[in-house]
This record gives sequence, C-alpha cells and structure tokens, in this order.
Amino acid sequence: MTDAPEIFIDISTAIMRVAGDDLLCRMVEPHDDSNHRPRLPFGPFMPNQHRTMEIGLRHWVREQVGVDLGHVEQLYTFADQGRQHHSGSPDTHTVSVGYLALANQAASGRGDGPSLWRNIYSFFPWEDWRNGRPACLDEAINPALDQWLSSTPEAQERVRLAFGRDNDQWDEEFVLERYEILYEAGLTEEAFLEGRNREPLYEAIPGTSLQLDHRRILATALGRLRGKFKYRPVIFDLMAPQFTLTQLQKTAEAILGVQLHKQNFRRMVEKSNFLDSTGKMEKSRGRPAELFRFRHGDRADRPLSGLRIPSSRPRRG
Amino acid sequence: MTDAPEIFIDISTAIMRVAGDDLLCRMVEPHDDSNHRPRLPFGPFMPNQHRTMEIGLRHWVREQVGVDLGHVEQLYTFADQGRQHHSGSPDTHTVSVGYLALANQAASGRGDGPSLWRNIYSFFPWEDWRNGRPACLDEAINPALDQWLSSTPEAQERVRLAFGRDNDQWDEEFVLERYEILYEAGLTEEAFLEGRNREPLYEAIPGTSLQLDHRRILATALGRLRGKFKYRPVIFDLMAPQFTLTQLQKTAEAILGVQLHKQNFRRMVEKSNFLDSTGKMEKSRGRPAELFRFRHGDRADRPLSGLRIPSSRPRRG
DNA sequence: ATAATTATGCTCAATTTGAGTATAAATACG
DNA sequence: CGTATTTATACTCAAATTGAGCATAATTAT
Repeated sequence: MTDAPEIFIDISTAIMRVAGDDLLCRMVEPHDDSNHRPRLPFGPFMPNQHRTMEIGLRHWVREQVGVDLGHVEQLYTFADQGRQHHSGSPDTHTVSVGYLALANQAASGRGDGPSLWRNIYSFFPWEDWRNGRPACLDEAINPALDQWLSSTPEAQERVRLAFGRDNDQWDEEFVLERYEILYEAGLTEEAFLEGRNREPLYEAIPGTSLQLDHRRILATALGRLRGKFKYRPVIFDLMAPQFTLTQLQKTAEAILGVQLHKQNFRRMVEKSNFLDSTGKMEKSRGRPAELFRFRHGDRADRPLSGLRIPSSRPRRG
Repeated sequence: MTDAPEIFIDISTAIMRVAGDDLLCRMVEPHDDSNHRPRLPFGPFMPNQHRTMEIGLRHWVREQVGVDLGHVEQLYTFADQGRQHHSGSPDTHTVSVGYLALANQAASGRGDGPSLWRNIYSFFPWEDWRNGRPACLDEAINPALDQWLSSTPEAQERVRLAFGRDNDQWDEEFVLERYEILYEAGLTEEAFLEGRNREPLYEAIPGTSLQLDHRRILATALGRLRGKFKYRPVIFDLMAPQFTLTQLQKTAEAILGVQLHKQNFRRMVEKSNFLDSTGKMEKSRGRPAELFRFRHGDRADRPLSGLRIPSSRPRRG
C-alpha cells in the first residue's frame, strides 16, 4: 500500500460586478508572452495563516486583484481528479473550493484594465438569451451534442433536461449542468487541455476557456447567482449606492440572461418594499429617472425574500 | 516560520428518511460504556482510494451504517478551526465536508434499531412548528438570547432576522443561521464541549448535541432540504415507490416543520403533473386513499420545478 | 416645433392562492 | 344494524398576483 497523497486546498473566487448591461467577472490575465489562458484569482488555503477559508480568499483576492468584496459565498468543493491538477504528481491531491463574491460598480481593483473584467457570457455564450435564443445553440452545440449522443445514448435524458430540448423548457439555473455536459462531450477546450482527452473529440464550441477548473467554478457561480437572487436580496450588492429602476432591471437581466417586462418589473420591485426613494433624479436621454437606494433590513416588509422575477418575455426580431 | 500543518478532509453525511410523520436522520450511536455523544457517519477523504468525495462518502456510509442512498448532494465545506478537531494537534488541520443524502422508507440499513434513526427535531426542537410555536422559543431561547444580546448588542440585527423577532417573520430555511447564533451565544453543548469555551455561559437550551461539528452539518442539511424541495422534486426520493397524497403532505410538513392546508396541497400537487395514479387504493381508517407514484421526467409538464408550497396555516388550540 | 426616447401610471383579463363548505367512502362501536 | 367518526376528495369563491399592453409624462435630439 502506497502512502496516502498529501492534500492541498485551492481557493478560487469568481468576483462579479455589473457595468452597464454587462455582468463582468474579474480575471487574472496571462502575461502576453505565456501561452496560459486567463484564470480566476486563487491560492492555497493555509490553515496556519488563515483561520477560515474566507479569510484565505480575501488574502488572495487582495494580493492578486485588490478588489473590495461585498457579499461572499462558498459555492462548492470539487475533489475529483484530473480536473484541477497543476501537476500530475501522484503524491499530492488538490481539492478546489470555489467562491462567489460580489463587488459593486465602484470597486474595480488594482491594475485595472478593461480586459481584466470580462463579460461572463464570453465564457458561456449559450447562456445569454437577452437577444433571443443564442445562435450557437443551433449552429454548434446541438449538432455536436447529437453526434456525441449517438455514441453515448445513456446521456440522452440529462441532455434533454439541461438544454431544454424538445419542449423549450430552458432553465436558466442549470448553468453548471450544461457546462459539465459540454465538458464530458469533449466540446470544451478544457476537456483536452486539462483533462484526460489529449485530442479534441469534436470541433470546440464558442466560449473562452480558462485555466484549471476555473470555468467550472464560474459556471457554478453564475448558476448560483441566478438562483439566489430570486429569493435573497443579493442583487443590491451589485448596485451602486443609488440607482434607477432601469439600472436595477438591467442588472437582473444581465444575471438571468433574459429580458424582463419593464412595467411589471417596476411594479414588483415597488411592492417588495426593498427600495427607499432618494429625492434625486438621474437624467440621461429621455425622461429623468428617480434614484433609489436599497432599504436595509429593519424597515422592509419582506427583508429576507428576493426579487420575484416574472417570466421572460419573448423577444421579437 | 513553522511547517504548514497537513490538511485532512472529513466527509460527514446527514442521511434523511421519513417514517410516518417524522423526518429522521441516521446516527451512529456511541457505545453505552463510552461518554461520547451520537454522531453522523463520517470518515476521511482518501484521494488514492476515492476518485471523488461522493465515492468516499458512499464508502463510509456502506461501512458504518449500510443504508442505500438516493439523492446525494454536497452541502458545505467547513474549515474554521476549533469546531471539528478530533485532537488539538497543531500540525494537522481537518476540514469538514458535509453531505445530505436521502433514503426512502424501505432503506433502513444494517444493525437497524429505532434509536439509530433519530427524529431531526430532537436536535432542533425550535424548528418544529407543526403544533404551533415551539414552547422552548419563549421559555428558554429568547430569554437567553436577550441576556446574550445585552453583552453583544452588535448581534441584534442578525438575531432579529434569524429568529423572526418583533414581526413574526420566521423563515423556515434559516436553520443554520439560528444554530450558529445559539452556538455563538454559548447556548449549545457543543460550544463548551468542542469549542473554545470550557464553561457553559448560560443554561443550555433543549436539543440533543452531537459530536464534532455534526449538528452544524445537520442544521445545514435541514435548511438546504427545506429550501431545495420547493424548487426541485427531491421529496420523491423520500417516498416509498407508491404513496397517498396524505403521505406526501405529511412528508412535506415534516420537512418544513409546518402544517399545510390539505385541499390546497392536493390541488397544487395535482396541477404540478408530478404524479401518475396507479389504480390502487390504500385503506386505513377512513375513506381509502388513492395510491400515486412519481412521474419521471419525460411526461411531466414542469419536470424541473419542485412543489410550490403554499403558506402555512396557523394552528388553533 | 416636432420626433425620438425614456420613465412612469394605469387597466384588464387570466391565473393563482387562501380559506373555506360539501360530499363520499371507509371503519368503529353501541 | 345503524350511527358516529374518520379520512379523502370535490367544489366554490373572493382576494391577490401575474402577464400583457395602452396611455401619458418629461426629457433630449434635430
């Protein structure tokens, strides 16, 4: 019997922020002269220096990107082999703990450049339905999945549910399930760069790949955010201290990847009692919009629920 | 600089099952002659033998309790010091990964005895509102919390939200938040048996304590189950292959710790299209009830949603 | 001045929800 | 046997919520 491998824990953080209509994620970009892909800020959990993993996370975030974090939440611990190993060394095993952190619009961090905050949908183009059904679904993904399914028929049902085939029941929260299927089908770059397969099985589909298992963590983060903000008021951690209802709606739409009905969104948000009106107005193009601020706990009627999001509105054109 | 402590990972599983009106959790009971408290099945994650943590979990569950598991889901990874250490050794650090597993009524496991499956509310008496507001809230918990708050006023808001004070907004999903507050306030046995405090700060409140951080994991499990079954059909993993609507409702009530309106529950469940009627009837006391079975994926209208639980009905008497 | 743009107010039918009443089909028990 | 009790199921009804849209207000652009 060989010695048990020593265990290391990596803490990786998906830091999300909103700018305009875009949901962004903070990346650490590779040096130009390297052939690495982008990655999330991450580092090892060091129990003698970090009393909790969240303290460790804040340490690595401060050191690598210097962004001020609002809401922080643990996502998932991935321990399966061959998805996040730095080296192939058999006497160590690295477990990866993913976190989601939200930053508001002010916080952009050190060494800030536009390319460091990347649109989340550049990694998951198939998740953005704000302009209708993404073209890559029918052009690239579904044909490739069909091909894969012909050799892997047992995955039929999983694929049907995750991708809402046959009955267009697309569930926007199934971000991770969809990414995992694409990975298993060998359709993501990670599958042959980090994983077992050395050769691409099929032509890779659109979407930037990341180092290690970071796109998997990012998929978990997006799915969690989409689910969570429906029942807890986390969206306000992404907003500036004051905002208009349209800005709030654009943020909700960026998270969900779907367009919402404006008047009904307004009605719901007003009834939820989450907002305090500042007297102020923001003027841009048309009629000026009132500026609101988030009303914290004690006075809100339903302080613990989130925004009850109405169903999506089909986009014409 | 000292050597970094070696990291070990413990995998602990809260296995839930329903019997009658009770939501049960499988415990490993201490030997009569020991002075240990009960614990969950758990064991170390061994990466050279377990390709994934879930494989490790199934290994320890098979070995220690022999229960067949249905749905299995990772809950949370706890890494803070002083809550789950076996020994106080400074050159190791143990991280605890908690899992939730569901077993149906058939599966009871090896060496089965009634005391091995313990009612979940024996650990959290304050979470069971099926017979009205639990007495221990007003008799023991709230007075003790008031006393604690007088020395820790900054916790006021957290306590108010978690325990629904002032405005009776009890959120049944906040199981972990409530347990953590009670722990921090020194009101649980674990706080002085496992933690920093060597002496109880106040008189401990009702509720059986567990070894290590297992009651914390159990609180996470109950909160997650309460949340999850509202939007995913996990409740059927707790049911026998065939069941009546009343049995389904009793299970929902056991999970939520709340009574539901019978006719409306029936209406909701019928409209959800989750059920197939077997022709059969179950007769017990009054009018015989029809037996149903869970209708899997392909024919259900809303295969991905859960039971939309109507609000609780105040209990009179 | 007029068009375009954005915000906000309001309506209305369809659906869902909360809370019952009414009835049906069995067992329990004198 | 007949009547109370128990449990299941059907149906009703008002209130609230939702989905969709029309109407109007207050700006900037040309």
